[in-house]
Amino acid sequence: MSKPTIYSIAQRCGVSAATVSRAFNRPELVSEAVREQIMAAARELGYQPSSAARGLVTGRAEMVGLIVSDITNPFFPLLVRSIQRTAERLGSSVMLVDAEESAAAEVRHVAQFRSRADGVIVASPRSSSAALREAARGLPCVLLNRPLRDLSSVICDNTSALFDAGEHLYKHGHRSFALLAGPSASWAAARRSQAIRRWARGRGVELAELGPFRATFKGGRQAGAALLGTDATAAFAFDDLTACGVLAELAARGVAVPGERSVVGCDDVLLARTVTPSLTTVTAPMDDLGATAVQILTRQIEAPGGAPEHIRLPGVFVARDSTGPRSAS
Amino acid sequence: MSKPTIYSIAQRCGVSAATVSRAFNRPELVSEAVREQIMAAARELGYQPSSAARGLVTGRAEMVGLIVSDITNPFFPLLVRSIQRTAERLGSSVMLVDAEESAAAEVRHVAQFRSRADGVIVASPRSSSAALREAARGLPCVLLNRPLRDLSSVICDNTSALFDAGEHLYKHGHRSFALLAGPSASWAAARRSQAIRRWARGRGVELAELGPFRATFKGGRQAGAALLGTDATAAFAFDDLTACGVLAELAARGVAVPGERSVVGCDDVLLARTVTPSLTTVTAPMDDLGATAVQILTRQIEAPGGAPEHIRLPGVFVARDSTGPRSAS
DNA sequence: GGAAACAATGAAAGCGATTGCATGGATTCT
DNA sequence: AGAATCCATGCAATCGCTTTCATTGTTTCC
Repeated sequence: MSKPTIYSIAQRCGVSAATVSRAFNRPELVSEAVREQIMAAARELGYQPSSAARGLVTGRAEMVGLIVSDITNPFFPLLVRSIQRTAERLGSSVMLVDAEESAAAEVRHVAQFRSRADGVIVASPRSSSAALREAARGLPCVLLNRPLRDLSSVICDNTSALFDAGEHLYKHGHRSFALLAGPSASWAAARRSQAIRRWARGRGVELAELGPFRATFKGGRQAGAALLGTDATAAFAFDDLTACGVLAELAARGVAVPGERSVVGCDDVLLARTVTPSLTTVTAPMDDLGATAVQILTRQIEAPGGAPEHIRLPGVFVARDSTGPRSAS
Repeated sequence: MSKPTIYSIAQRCGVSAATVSRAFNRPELVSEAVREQIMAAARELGYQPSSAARGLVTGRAEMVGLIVSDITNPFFPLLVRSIQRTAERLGSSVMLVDAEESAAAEVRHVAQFRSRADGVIVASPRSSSAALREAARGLPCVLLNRPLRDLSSVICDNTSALFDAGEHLYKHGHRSFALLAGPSASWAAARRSQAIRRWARGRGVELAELGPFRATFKGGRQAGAALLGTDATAAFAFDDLTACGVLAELAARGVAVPGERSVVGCDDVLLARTVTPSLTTVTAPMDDLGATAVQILTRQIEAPGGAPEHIRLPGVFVARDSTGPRSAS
């Protein structure tokens, strides 16, 4: 007894394959009696429609590709979950690939998705804009955390939240700051640095720029060491992971946080809450980011050639224990 | 100009579609001149073979399903990466789904994979053995961290590493221990508890059993609070995330680690290294776990009906800063 | 009561690839 | 030189499903 097909079911029920197909896809076109008979037979045989066959004729794979720049970055898990949940609700599955920070892998995978998925979401792309544009030509595509004129995008904008962070520190008496910049290939890093620079200039406070550092725990420790070379009493880390590295480095050197230095992270990943002291940071609206990306992509798939959409979701500042009054130095 | 197919290419090159197909799959059967002409045309047209069409005739989807119990658990990222890497090397893609700790979702997804993937890996399943067995009937399937006689499995065995952990604590003078048990639906949790119990009995030391606690940071904080209700000087947490919760709770209450209490985690996820003090824990061989699972699955796909394989990979104990000499109390 | 409308179903054409079999030309062997 | 091989290629069937169009039997309406 090989794999059940619509034919096995048709035969068993004494109807044609077309009727079986309709029973599943347009049940209102099939008489109730027959429909139920078919359903029963299907259940009994453990029938599952072959997605390959269906995909071949409908031209839809019911699948969205998801490329993340680095699955080990704690930024992604929640995003993945949200994307997956939304996709499932909209009737699609998600194929995940980890580009492991390689721009080449990114564009290669986009190309591969062309024949396996209906569209693709690229989260925190590392590739050049030109490469992305080219790779996605003719394939519904949504970029996450990277705006690009001719491709849809949804980005998390932390500008105003970082202003809030600055003000929070300023109120605590800090006047000398450090900016621990993130990787130069990351749009988010550039954007955040810019926001902080702007705030510092507007506020008229001192800002030491350090980095760029890798967006890893190690990178954070280096950043922490660099921070100690300045007289900044408060530091903006690129993200929470980096911030944790900073915290670890400071702890290792016996520097009290927030007693001697204040540190703020960004993204509010799990880490931010588990570390001690818990991180003052900027919460990214993960659920919204993922859900929005999928919705846009779905729209794009259903009506190809539409104008690209650009969504901007703000992060929100949240004060925790890694920031506090400036020490009397 | 619609999507390129082997026919567009065939026409363009003045050959038959069969030749084009062969040029890709059995290049040695096609004369060099023709082959190169075909490849050039394919590149020019941006041809990507339709995986649906191919899958339909070959019966292979070149795809493995991966179900994780909770993508937000830091245990998974590295595992996912390793699985994906190995799968890609073996010519398959990975379809990830997050069961969000729901047993029902797990079996539902296994069923769905039957028609979309060649096989499925279920990581840390929460479903009952019977449900899993039934859902996977006739579908190549490998279980991760859950043994089951008639399904292949690869598990991480921490028994001996936990013994080492016990000895390490014992040597530091600890005589009274606490076991902070993990979720009861988790096989790993049961297994670890058992190992620790056995060690404690063998050593003749006192062991307070607390829990079960959820495998989350919150669950860990509760565990930490519970721990303070005992006079144990050293605690085994179910995993690193729980251990971090414990650390946080102790820190919040001003209890020094390892000064007053020692804590050991399990799995050695990113968290373990970023937290302060860094966690003494048991390193799971993530890469091996993932790679082995994929290899077994591949074997199973290629030769269905083979005997299930069972692989056991040991974790290794690693001492860091969350454990130390027993305080003079 | 016959035409028109409708509801339920079947027959058959594809979707885009793979692959067994057939074919014809070039090479090799005796 | 003729038979036997071999190589490169084409033909056509097939995978399992969806969907258009045709067909049949039933209602509905004037």
